[in-house]
Amino acid sequence: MGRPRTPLIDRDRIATAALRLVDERGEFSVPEIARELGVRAASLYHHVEGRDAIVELVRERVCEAIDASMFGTLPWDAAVAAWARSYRAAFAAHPRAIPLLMAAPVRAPRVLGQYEAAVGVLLDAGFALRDVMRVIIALENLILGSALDLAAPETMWEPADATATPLLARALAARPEGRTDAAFELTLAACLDRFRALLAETTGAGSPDPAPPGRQAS
Amino acid sequence: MGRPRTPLIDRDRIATAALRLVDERGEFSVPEIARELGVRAASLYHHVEGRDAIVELVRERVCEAIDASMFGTLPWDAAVAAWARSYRAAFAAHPRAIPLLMAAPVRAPRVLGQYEAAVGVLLDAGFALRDVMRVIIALENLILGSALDLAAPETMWEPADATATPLLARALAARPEGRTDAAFELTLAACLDRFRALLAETTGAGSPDPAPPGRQAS
DNA sequence: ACCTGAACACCGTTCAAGT
DNA sequence: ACCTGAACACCGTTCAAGT
Repeated sequence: MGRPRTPLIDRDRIATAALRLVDERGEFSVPEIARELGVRAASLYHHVEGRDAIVELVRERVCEAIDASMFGTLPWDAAVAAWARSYRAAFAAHPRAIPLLMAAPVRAPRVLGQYEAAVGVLLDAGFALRDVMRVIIALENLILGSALDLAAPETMWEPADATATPLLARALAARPEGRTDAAFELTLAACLDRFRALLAETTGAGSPDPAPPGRQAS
Repeated sequence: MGRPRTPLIDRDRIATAALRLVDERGEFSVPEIARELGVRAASLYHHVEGRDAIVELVRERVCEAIDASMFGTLPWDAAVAAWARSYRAAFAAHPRAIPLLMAAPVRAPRVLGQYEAAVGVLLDAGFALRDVMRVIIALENLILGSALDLAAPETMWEPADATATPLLARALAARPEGRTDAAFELTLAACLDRFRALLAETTGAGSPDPAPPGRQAS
């Protein structure tokens, strides 16, 4: 066949096909994507560096929906809360992507940029450098766990014999339908309280480090 | 070769080999396990039902270290806290197994049995059936997230170009070495406070459901 | 009952050959 | 530059053949 006059595929179409496969089946393979695009598997390697790069394209697609514009405009705690809600909504829209994305380290530049902004806001607010990742990771745990809980609970437990675990079976059956926002908000509020206390300790009680807080500290 | 006088392999040895591979490489394949055991891949299918069953063997191995004996002896909150600590320690010992196990639904009977005991304790304490899984899932998020954080942080972010995200790079570098126990304990305490408040609402304010709390409620 | 080799339908990836 | 077919080293799984 040789080179077509206009390229048959591009990174955008690859990302779209991969995300659709993940949404529908929970996973993707390179040949499956190729099939969806009417092309051979080998063709994809002219546009992406390999399977892992496609995972990062999926991550970028899912995370595109996260609004990070509040960093720098809202106070740190309101910004972090708004970011967490938007983050959660983005993942809740693609619950089957969560295990896929959690198993691979974040490399997508645009997503790393969001974490960069979050780190900046927390440093500016006065958090100690050593506490920043802990705060972010705590939020991430809440967000991803809650997104999984919200949209794909049945993927977490699968008793082959429900009679062996009757209480678990009843508890699973009794879970409210989709309304877990209240629980998320409660936990988020608890986390923010904890973060505020951590910040008060850092900025209030003098630290052994004489450098002032903020992102200019060396 | 035909049947050996005494079986060359068994489920126990398969589980051991699989867990060692996961600990060392982060994943396993059926042929790799077979190679470790000096046997052909096809032989494994005489002992396990397939790859997914091996994942469940790994889950059982990791979770064997979880102490669930406090259910039924300690008050619910102390029991849940002790369970969470033991659970976290078990996963922290095999951090690379966490993504593998989170991607597959829990089917291992012994592990399901632990959840069954936890559900029973919470119901006996007076929690509403509809709240029980939320409590357990919240704990699980805390436990697994914290275990990942404790033992495998470098697998979560991997900036190709650290200069593009200088603040993130500094925050990652500034994380304390292994001492995340204090953060875990703080979050666990916050969760327990929230659970106690939930319980007070349930048992204090009369519910529309006339049935008494506890596991006998239909 | 349990191990084996051969086979099947799949992977991810590379590469020379075509335009 | 971009698609292709062929090839490579791998998967997970099945199964008849052996003891």
